Amino acid sequence: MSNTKQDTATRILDRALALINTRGLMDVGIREVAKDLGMRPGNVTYYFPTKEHLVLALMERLRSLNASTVPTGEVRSVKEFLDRYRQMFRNQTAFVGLVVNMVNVMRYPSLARTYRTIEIERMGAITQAISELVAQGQLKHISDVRIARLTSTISLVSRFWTSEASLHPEQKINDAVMEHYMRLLATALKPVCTKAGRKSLKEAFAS
Amino acid sequence: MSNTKQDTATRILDRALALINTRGLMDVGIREVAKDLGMRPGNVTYYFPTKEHLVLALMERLRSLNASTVPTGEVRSVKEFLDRYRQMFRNQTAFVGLVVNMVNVMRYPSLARTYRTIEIERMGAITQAISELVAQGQLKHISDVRIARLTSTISLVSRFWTSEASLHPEQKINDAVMEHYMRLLATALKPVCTKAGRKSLKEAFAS
DNA sequence: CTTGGTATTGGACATTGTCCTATATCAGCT
DNA sequence: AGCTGATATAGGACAATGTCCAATACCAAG
Repeated sequence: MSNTKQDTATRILDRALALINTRGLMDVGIREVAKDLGMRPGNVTYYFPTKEHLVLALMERLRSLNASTVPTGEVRSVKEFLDRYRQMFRNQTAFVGLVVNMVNVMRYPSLARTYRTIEIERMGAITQAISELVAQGQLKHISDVRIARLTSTISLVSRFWTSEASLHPEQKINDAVMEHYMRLLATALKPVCTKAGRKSLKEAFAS
Repeated sequence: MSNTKQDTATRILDRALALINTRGLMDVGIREVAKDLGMRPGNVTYYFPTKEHLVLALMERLRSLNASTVPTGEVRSVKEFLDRYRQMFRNQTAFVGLVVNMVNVMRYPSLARTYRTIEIERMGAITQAISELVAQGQLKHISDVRIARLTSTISLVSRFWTSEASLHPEQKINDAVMEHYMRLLATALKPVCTKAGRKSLKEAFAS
């Protein structure tokens, strides 16, 4: 074989993600991933010494996917803001097996450590975006307390919508479900929108 | 010993809940619970054949706690509505080890089956409460779609606030944190409140 | 004081994550 | 070509876990 280390590691991650997305993080073992790839469990641990390393690598993939697909820089309109979240939502569906289980993923010490800072930045980014939208005349001037609450709501919805959806197993996660939770974000924003903001918000849902 | 079956089963549940609340569902094993009670693991499985049975019993406890502490019947004001949720929030903190991990709890087939119906009732109860508040002149008349979205937001926040809080490990879950998430519920309600509704909402937070 | 059900022990089993040593494979050098 | 060192894979071990089962202890009723 001409498999380089990179190749095999990638194949392991691909297969592991696919299995985790269908069967769930807790029900997918190293042995199952290995078997599916026609290799021995010991070989998987050669590339990823522990399951924690594997999950960490997958989360890094999600982070990198977000970095490459979600625009950064100043947010100029409510539509832009929501479009960024729509892209993040899409990315989350590709890693749904991990994202639904965020609470357990974060129990891995290395992930908790790594994402402690990311977490703070995440909240900070939302708060900043809201400030920018206020400056742009898209949102009304509101108190810091209300900004904090809006931030918290957006954070909670955007992080746990897949978990909530997973509790209604009769409906698979698809674009319609995703749009439903996008609407919840919009609903949270709407009361603090200016007239211009409301117009932009409407455009975010013009199919 | 004069331990009856009921006694020992209760002691097992008490200990298991305490351990799960501090160390998390996935990190607490039958052996640990048994050891803490000075008995053998096999004896725990005598009362609860599988971990699933144990978790099922604990969830039944939570359900029963809610049944005995959260008023039922028609909701007459926004304050009443929020007070019910405040009580549910309190109850959730007593079972936080399970509630933060709802996604995994529901992976147990028997729990998924049992709570499928409870889940539907839960959503239905929120929707009905909103209708009642509209009838009471506490909330504005809003479309079914908006009712559905409000229901979804309330459901999501009230189910996953502990999970969100657990991702900020620097702050332990306490009354202040609980009130923060209560405020998120209130913020979701406020835009659809009538004048009377807003007054009642304010009373819900008068310490 | 026997008896029958309840409670508890002690140990087995399969499965899991992890680890370690031996072997295979292959690229680069002479 | 043949050696060599690093990389890759196999094979099997280990401890811990959930689960199960047979043997024993206990205890209340007859």
